Amino acid sequence: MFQSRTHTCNDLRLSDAGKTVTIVGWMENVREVGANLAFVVVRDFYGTTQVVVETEEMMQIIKPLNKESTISVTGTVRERASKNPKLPTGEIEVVPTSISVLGRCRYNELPFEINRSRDADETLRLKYRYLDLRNPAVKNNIILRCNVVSALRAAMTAHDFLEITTPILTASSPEGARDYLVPARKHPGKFYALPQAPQQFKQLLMTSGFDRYFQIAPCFRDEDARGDRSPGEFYQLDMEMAFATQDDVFAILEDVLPPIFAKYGKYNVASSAPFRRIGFNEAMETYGSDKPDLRIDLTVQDASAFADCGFEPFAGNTVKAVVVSDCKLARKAIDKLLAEVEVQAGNKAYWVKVDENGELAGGIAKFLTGRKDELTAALGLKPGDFVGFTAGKKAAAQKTAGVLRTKLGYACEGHMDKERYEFCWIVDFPMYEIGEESGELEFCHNPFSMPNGGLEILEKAERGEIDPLSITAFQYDLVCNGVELSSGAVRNHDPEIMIKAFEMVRLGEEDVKSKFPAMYNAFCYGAPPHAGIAPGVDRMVMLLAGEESIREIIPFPMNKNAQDIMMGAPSVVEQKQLDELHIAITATEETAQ
RNA sequence: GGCCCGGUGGUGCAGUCGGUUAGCACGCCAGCCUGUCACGCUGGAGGUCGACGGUUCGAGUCCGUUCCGGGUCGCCA
Repeated sequence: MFQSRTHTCNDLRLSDAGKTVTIVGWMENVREVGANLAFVVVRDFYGTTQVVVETEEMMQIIKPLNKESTISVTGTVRERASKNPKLPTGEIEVVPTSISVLGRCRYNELPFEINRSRDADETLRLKYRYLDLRNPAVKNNIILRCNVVSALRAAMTAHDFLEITTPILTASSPEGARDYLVPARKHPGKFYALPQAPQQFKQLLMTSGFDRYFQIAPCFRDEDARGDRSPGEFYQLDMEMAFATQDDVFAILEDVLPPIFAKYGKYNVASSAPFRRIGFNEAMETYGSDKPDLRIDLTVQDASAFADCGFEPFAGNTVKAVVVSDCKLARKAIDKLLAEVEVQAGNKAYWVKVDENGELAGGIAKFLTGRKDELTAALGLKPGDFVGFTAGKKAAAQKTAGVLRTKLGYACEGHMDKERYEFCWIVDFPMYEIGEESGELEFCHNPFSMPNGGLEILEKAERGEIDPLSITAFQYDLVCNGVELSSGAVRNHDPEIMIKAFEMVRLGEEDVKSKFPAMYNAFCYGAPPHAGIAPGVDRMVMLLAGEESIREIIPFPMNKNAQDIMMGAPSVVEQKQLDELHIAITATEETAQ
């Protein structure tokens, strides 16, 4: 057995001088400065402490060791002859009387240097994640995650929410993302599915009489990754409240989140309650997005009046404009920005500038100069303004303008205060939409959401008195700095309304019953009105850490292709295992194309 | 699946118009150095330039194919 430490590597100060101590940790660095003088930096979870080697005996122990070996050092704390004010322990050093090797690092060259692991190739980092995590800069994001999760638990518990775990092995759900399936050994040919979210379970808990539920819930979706979307699995702060309205849900998160963002965020300014509420249509109209970044003061304006200006891409289309005052962007930067917009939105953007004399210049100026006064009045243009245009069908023009707005906000000075967290609620989502493929009415989001207006509004639509597309749902998104943190809804707890809602999309009672049997049956035994939401924990931590990639805040992330390079998952399994499960492989990665 | 970017000693990068022995920083090894802390100095080892094919007297560089990685769109009720 090794001797337990008396202090961590972040404990010792000048006041400890003279004490006999034992510290343990990784040998981070050795600086040899003489025949019998070397400085050894020992690092543990808490910090680093310098050990000074002054004798031949100690030198002989240190000399053959590779960096990153773990050692135990017992010795005396001494005031340093030359102090280092940059380190918390910089005033002292430990003079060893004994050094023992706890775990030898067998390699003198590592896959990457620990303190520069963030620069290394990501595949390499993930393969050696345990080394990557030794880097304090990497490790600190995981610590942040722990603190945030802990704070969320404490806050939810303080609001009388009970943390209840729900099954990981459950039934495949017919809607939504692709499921991860798990073969059922005792039931050949049948499968469990990993939950995409505990959605139905939490609603069932409400019908059981649990008043306030939450869970830091693992969710599994077999969809392709993004920078802000981990493949496979992620965590949500899943919550649900019985006898609750949209306002009740908003009030909880408006109380829970701002203090946590203010305390743990990279920026310590967070909007306070109540958060701004923006209708879905208004968001699309004003920001060209249902997840607007409110740190940017730019808005999207309609310029469809200029569709007939003679510029071919405008003809017959909706035209949107984003005006930037005092735009200092050079021609080259404008071209680059517009090219990025095209890549991201899949749609071109155009521009003009207003010169110091108020004349239009550059870009598509020649098509608009004839109607300069009209344009100036319509968009409120001033000398020095930059105007970005997008055109297309209404939704495409809006969406492209939204991308343009965000890029301009980031690129142009003075239109964005990055150092803060701006929350908003997006409310009044449409209940239905016309499906792009089917051309028929479909659910826009969640079929479990309560339509605003209840049974009555659905019946009106059925009788043709109103356009079903005008029906909104009590469905809401929580958005922070342009990131969709969460979706939630007041649920449809009334079997009658549920059936009617399904009938609108050519489904009926039998479909509801077969697709969601437990929930439908439960609602037939007296269900409370209930509402909930599920903010993504990973995205929240990402915002707080100021990271661009979600993998930076997950302890052991998979790569873009949903592989765990370190553990070798997914992997082939033994034939015996397959036989037990009655599974035959019909294609492999090599044969399936 | 589409599009964009990338792949060069252990790590991160440079490599001009196709032309000598592929360069730099860090790391590694050896030697020197008694107060370093991004230690310093001297020397050294380490590369089939992702793979295959082509053009050429000559390819890291040009062309084609392919593999791998990242981003993005599709997808994510």
